[in-house]
Amino acid sequence: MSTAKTHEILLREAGLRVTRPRVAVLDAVRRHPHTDTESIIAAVRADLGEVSHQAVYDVLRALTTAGLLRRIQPAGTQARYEARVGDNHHHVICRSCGVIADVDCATGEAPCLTASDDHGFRIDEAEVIYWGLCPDCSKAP
Amino acid sequence: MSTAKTHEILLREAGLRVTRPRVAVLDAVRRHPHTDTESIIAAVRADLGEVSHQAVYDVLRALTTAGLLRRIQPAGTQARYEARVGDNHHHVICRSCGVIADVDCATGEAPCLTASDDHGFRIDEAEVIYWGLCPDCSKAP
DNA sequence: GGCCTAATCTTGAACGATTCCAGAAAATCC
DNA sequence: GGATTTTCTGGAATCGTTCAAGATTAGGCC
Repeated sequence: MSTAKTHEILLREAGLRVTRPRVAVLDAVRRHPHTDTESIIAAVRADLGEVSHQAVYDVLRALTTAGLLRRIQPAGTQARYEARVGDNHHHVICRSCGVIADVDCATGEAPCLTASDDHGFRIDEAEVIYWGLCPDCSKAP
Repeated sequence: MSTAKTHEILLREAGLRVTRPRVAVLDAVRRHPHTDTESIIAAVRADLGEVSHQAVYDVLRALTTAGLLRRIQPAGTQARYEARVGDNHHHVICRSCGVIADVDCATGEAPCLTASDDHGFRIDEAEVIYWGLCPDCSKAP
């Protein structure tokens, strides 16, 4: 089955209409994890020709709301998206060059959801970001 | 000793010049943890009269760089600042109203710095954000 | 106390990611 | 195939933050 078909099925299962921009965005994010909106727009345009930036913003929001994409936005950076959802993994980010890598959750199964003192909050997600230097940047400062 | 004196000493120890805007910003953040820049500007102006927003932005950056303040910027929100630094505590944030509460680090002393697989990164900070609903908002949705 | 120099503040404009709006186009249901 | 509702286009607007140039001030020294 072609990946386009796979994406179409994913969209339908999420109750979303299937449009060319949506398939293209889904494809772009799956092929380039942790990319920012601008790069996604470029990838979609390379695929389909002219597409408005607004369409891409709308699609990204729709797919994120539907749970097909996850939006991550580390402090001081623009929004980035990834297609790996539902496993509550975390991220390491290089302070110097900004690369992002995935990190599996350290605490086993349904993990980090317990704070030492939750202040009465009903917590539904624990987001962990490890900050540091990637191998390349820590070699050449 | 007056708190103004305390702030002056903190600034000097950090190698920073003591100016009225700086003392006022430090005071505002210590009295209102997790406040955004706009509120800090308002607090400083209530204290000193007219102060340019640019001065506050500069001061916040200087104090953050010097380690007197910590900047936090949860996904999709503007920057916020707190004066509790150096203990690597974390935050719970309400998805509905945006309140932020402090959470001590769950893992004891020098804690969360170990990722399950660090991909060769030299990690210096682990930032944890618990997302959920605060007591008030989970009562009245 | 007064002077010098670098750091800091004022003023006003610029920037960039994101959102808002109104109308045109197209996907799904019947 | 047509109606209906969602989605996309095009363009302008918003808002937190930053840039730039000149005026002011803090801190060290005589």
